[in-house]
Amino acid sequence: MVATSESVGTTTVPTARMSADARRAQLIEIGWDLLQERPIHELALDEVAARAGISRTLLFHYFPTKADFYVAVVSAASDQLLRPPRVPDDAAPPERIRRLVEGFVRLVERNRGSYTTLVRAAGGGDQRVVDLIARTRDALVPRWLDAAGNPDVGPLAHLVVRGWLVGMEETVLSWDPLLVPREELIDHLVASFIAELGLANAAAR
Amino acid sequence: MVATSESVGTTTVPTARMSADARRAQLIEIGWDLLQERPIHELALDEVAARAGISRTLLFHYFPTKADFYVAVVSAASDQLLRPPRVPDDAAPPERIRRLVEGFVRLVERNRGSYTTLVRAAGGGDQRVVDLIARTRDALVPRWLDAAGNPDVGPLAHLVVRGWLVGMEETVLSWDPLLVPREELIDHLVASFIAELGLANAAAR
DNA sequence: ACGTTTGTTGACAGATGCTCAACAAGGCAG
DNA sequence: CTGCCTTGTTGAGCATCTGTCAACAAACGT
Repeated sequence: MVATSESVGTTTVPTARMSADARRAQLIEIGWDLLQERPIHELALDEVAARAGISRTLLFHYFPTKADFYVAVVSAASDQLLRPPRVPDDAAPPERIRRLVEGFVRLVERNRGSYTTLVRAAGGGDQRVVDLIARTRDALVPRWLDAAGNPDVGPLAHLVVRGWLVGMEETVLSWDPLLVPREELIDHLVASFIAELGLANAAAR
Repeated sequence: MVATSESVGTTTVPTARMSADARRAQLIEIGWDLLQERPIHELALDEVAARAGISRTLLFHYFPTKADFYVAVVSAASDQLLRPPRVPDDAAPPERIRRLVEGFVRLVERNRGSYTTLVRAAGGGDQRVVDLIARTRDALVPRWLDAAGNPDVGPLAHLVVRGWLVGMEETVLSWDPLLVPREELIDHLVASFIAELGLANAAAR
């Protein structure tokens, strides 16, 4: 059976010869779409191949192993989603923190599904994915410290900010706008971060 | 080949007829041991059966599906590990909070491996496991609020405490005792919780 | 001693990750 | 235009693992 143009699932795919880069990109996008519906261990590569209109063999040609494919997909999504927030201008520290908080809340509001998919991936999947998320979080810490007008401040502050970021993530992800007004949430997060950092610095004497 | 007494791996297993309960308990314990070495999708039920000295079929007799087995294992571990901390006595709120924090730090110190296994399970695995961990966390919130002398206080406080708990978990798990003294960590966590709760209550007017 | 319950197993079916050797489409030299 | 050569692409097959089925055998009651 000669491969013809076929519309499978969401994506309409002319099954013709494609450049390697285009194929990779297409497969990664399909993978990302499917990963938002179900976790990786419930996703058969058969289905990815079918949606792309290619054979499973070709998928293995681009990604030697299922784990490799998984890492590539999560990595691409992470690049796009956790793109470092541009620390805005040179306003006063409280305002800069507020901007960061607002940025994150907006991010979650717009991509709640994608974001939860990503953090879910952080837990269960490949070790490389765990490391990826861990590195991303580590990279975030100095950015927030900087926005607070606090260049490096010792190990406790690092530790504490890291924990606070994870806590904020959890808070925003389980936030129900019907129960807590958006503004109230943001106000609290800003005040919380400043208080937390104040405590950490006081403890460091 | 008649099943005889055989010592496989860690557990010495007389492969004889066992009571259903004993078998279940044995299999769950073996599963937990193995889960601490590698994530669920890298664990073949063959190996569990082999360690128990039984056939894979028998395992399926007790747990209809691999996911069921997984849930049973994680659930048992969770019961044992996340056993609700006994809120000690009727000391003043700050002291009670301190006790809770110390309890958690001690828990992580003694079972770091097990605990990370558990939270890793919270992310990647079965939906039932995710729900289990979520419920456990939810159940923790009122306990901490209570210890702080704050009976219910509205949605924001709940949300904030939930996020704070997750943040604390992250903080303690990535804590390096060589960089931050134990006492300093605990002092900060106690002060942080109190400050956080104060902010949330102030916001609720 | 016989039968019923139930712990236990080997053999098989279906799905899925992964390999291998070969085909075919496009570009480039002669 | 012809023929080669790179490379995107595939079908068939292998190994592993989950889950099923029918039957065996050890305890226990009658």
